[in-house]
Amino acid sequence: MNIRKNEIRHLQIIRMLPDEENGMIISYNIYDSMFGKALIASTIKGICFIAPGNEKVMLEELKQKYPGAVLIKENAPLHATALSRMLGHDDGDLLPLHIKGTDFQLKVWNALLQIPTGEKSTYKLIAAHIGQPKASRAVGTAVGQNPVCYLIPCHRVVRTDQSLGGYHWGTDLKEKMLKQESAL
DNA sequence: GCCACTCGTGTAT
DNA sequence: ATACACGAGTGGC
Repeated sequence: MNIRKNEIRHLQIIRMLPDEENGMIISYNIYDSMFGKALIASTIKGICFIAPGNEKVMLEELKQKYPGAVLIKENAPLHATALSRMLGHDDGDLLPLHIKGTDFQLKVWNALLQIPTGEKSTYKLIAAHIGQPKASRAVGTAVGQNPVCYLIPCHRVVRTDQSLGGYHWGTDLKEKMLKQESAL
């Protein structure tokens, strides 16, 4: 494996402005990842959504996340870049993530990008890191709203007592991801 | 294991 | 604008 510790530094979150979504074209398709099928979606500016699992279910989630956008099933160069990154090949390119979220959510998701591969953090530590030490519960909710599975490594956040905590796409998958990363 | 506390967010008022 | 219910949590008992 050639995943490097600093791979995550090559991800850049670009905030989608409130009115930007309406009429925006989102290209999406289904790909094979190391954890099975995954839906990868992008705008012209960056990756806006990645989720594993059943195509219909994930497409519904995509629609719900960006209700004002126009969805087109087609390949896009960014999809290949994202998939490559997921498989552990860091070409050094900056991969833009173009996503919608509140101030709080963006803070949390940016914090997740700083957790190195193979390491873990906790909801409480994330809360402290963004300057709201009592908001660990709210952090949990925000982490669960992560629109970009794996590349924004929400699977690396566990409870303070080191128990697994929840996972939007199933705790089994969370466990698999952590196990694989700890073995690198 | 149960419970109070916590706080951002969505939905309803 | 205001009220309320709900979570991928935490700490005390």
